[in-house]
Amino acid sequence: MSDADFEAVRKSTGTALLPPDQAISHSLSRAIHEHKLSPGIKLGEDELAEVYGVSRTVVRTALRTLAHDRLVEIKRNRGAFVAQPSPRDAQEVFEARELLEPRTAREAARRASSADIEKLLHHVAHEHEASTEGDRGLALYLSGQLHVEIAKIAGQQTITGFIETLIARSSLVVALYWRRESAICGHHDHESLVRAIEGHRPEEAEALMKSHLVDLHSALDLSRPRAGSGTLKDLLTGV
Amino acid sequence: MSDADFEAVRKSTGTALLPPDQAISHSLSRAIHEHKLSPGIKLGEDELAEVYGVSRTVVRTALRTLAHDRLVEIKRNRGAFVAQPSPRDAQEVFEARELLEPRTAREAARRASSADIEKLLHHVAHEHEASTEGDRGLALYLSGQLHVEIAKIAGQQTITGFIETLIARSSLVVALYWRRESAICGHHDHESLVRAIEGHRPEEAEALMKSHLVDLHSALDLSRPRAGSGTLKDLLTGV
DNA sequence: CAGCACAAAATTGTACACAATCTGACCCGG
DNA sequence: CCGGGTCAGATTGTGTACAATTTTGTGCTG
Repeated sequence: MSDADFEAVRKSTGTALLPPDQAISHSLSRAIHEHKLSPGIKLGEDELAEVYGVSRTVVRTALRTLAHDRLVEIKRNRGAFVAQPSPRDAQEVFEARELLEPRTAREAARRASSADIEKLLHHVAHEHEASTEGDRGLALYLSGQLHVEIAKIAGQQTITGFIETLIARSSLVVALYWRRESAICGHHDHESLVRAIEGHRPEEAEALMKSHLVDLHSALDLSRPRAGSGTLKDLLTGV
Repeated sequence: MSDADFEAVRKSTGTALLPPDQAISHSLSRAIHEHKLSPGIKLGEDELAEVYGVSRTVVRTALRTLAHDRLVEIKRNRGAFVAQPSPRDAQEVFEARELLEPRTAREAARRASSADIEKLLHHVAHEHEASTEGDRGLALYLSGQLHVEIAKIAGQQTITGFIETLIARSSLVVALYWRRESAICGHHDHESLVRAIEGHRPEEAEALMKSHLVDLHSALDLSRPRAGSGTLKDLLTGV
């Protein structure tokens, strides 16, 4: 009966089948992952409402969702801003990843099905492709998502959820504290890691993940707190 | 000028000085901790709006917050319900706790200041008092909060956040899968744990935390999935 | 010209109203 | 007697209007 109308609604909504507020939070989240939105940028409600063609109500719930994941910071009566993790936050995020992810990689290597492996290989290929084509944003996004995929394979949904938020925050950390411009994220690391999972070698996967994270961590420069707390500094330091 | 009105509003809101939606989510969260709200109960928006004396708008944001912490489940166009973790969820929650908390306890034992220890001792005393007075709800709440306090002392805010959500979910797990009615949570365990922290014995604190969690975990009966998915079963099983 | 006070604009917070959707009961035909 | 369909009631989803707060701009005063 109402299937036709339903279809029409789905098309008009745009992204289809998922609630509008989730569509928006995903869109913003991805934009942050891709470094299209820099830390500190203000996310005005009216502005976003117009962009996405919905009312402020929906935008607000999306912003609250992102705030809960620490991707944006909501200051009462002042608005929502893309979060600026402090050096300490950055440190903690990577410490937490170093605690959770190696174990996850090990478990993934134990449990990975052929379908899982297929997906990982495809993912790495896609990532490599994006990188060589110069789509830095997409490459960054996929680089993070690989870690999420591995966590999913390990089968612990709860911990996977934690890792997802850590990876999201990591993209902010990278935006603020990354030292060298080139060599975004060792493709070689990812490749050998996936290969260890493919070969069902848990110990190796765990070790590779650990060293991979330590490498990333050591590539950060946490000495200079580019994220003060106000907007002044950002403008003065030139972003 | 409007200070008088402001004060009136603050008093009517009850908890004062924190945003109304947070006050509500905290209130609901605590009610869940204290097992005053059982898993599966429907949290109607109009109902809550009237109870707290605010509009549905505010209630909705509070419910979204709780949903993000997996304390309530929001079913689209159907409403918000206190979550019913599946046996698998329960398993995962405790596995995650066994991974995170022992390490946290060790770090807490290393870093605890005298003020921290003071607070822990006071906390344990309060917990014991509530327990002997028969205030099961308060005892449950404090029992969980002790774990949070220990995590805070360890100084890793990010991981503390994870633990907070895990503890909240644990209270739901306990409500659904707890086997024996008596012996809520070994006070002896908590006491010796705090003493190990007080004496700055990291290894012992870690071991005690680990065994404490294993004990709790083993006191669950995950065989019978009391949490189907619908409201039917609940009514039939009587709750 | 600097500093402060006040006022206007812009933005967020909350309440309310309407639209969309789900639930349950009732009715009717098989 | 049972199953399907339709309609009414209730509940959630979204848009909009208004209130509160912050910010910015202006003008006065020392």
